[in-house]
Amino acid sequence: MVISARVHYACLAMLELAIRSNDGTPVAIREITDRHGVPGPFLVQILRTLRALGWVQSIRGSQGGYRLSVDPDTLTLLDIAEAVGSQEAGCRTEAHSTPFAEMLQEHWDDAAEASRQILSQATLSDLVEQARHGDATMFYI
Amino acid sequence: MVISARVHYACLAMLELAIRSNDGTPVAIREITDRHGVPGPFLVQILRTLRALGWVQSIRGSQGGYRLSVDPDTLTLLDIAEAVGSQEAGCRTEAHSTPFAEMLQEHWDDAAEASRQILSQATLSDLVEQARHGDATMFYI
DNA sequence: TAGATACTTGACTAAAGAGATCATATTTAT
DNA sequence: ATAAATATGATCTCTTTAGTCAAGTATCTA
Repeated sequence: MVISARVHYACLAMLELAIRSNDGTPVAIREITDRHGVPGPFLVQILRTLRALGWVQSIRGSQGGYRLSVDPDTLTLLDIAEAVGSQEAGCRTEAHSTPFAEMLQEHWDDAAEASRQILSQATLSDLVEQARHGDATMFYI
Repeated sequence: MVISARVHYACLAMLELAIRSNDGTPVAIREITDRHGVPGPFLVQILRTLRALGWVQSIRGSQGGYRLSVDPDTLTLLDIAEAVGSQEAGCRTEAHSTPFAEMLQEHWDDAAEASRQILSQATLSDLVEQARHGDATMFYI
């Protein structure tokens, strides 16, 4: 599980939308880029992906912006990372498939799974809650 | 923890050397590339790194090759991965350091740590043992 | 209805890293 | 001597990632 800037930005955007999903007004891209320093055009790309997934909704025109269109309880960091991240191509290699290689592969898979397990435990709601309480530590020991 | 071909090859080589550390004759690069399909010149590069770490010893000249020069009980997959892998640069990003960002970063770190934890439990000896018994499953549940 | 605001789309570029190769030099057993 | 190996440093190509740009479309507000 490699966390690229893309994934990081996507999560920031989703968090920003989640924490402001109560007030009815949509959040403009500009607000997100201003607050988090994410390059604007890049964020546009990412939001496009998120919209295709049905996780955000866009409102065009003046006073437009984006709105969360998914239950923040049901979405985890893992979901976001896997959706906008790279295709997990599995390192391109020329090697044969020997017993050694397969044995190693199992360990690589186990390690990756452990990461996924951690990320699958943090929902958007959890993070919003965590942020609201300004409590950055003491979380999922 | 991203497992590149480089890391995979390094582990294959170390395993090969470990499993043959009993017979006194060194193992030639050629033998490893033949058995595992690892590109020769690339493996040379990797073995250079491993030698610099003091984990393997090289014997030049005819009948030369490589020999393990470390206790296979003390070396884990994590050690190898961190030694020959990329510099864990942490995704290059333009973003500010906001509370959100820091919160996320903790989760990324937790996920990475979980991977490392898994890989730190498999020593070279364990893998050699596993390979000798042809037992690819049932390992560190 | 004009203008400002904001999203839409698709193509594009630059830089970094990964994977792999090569030529040449050096060492050593036989 | 010669064949068999490793040593070294440079280089190369391809893919991915990060980020950009321009032209277009929709919508609110005055």
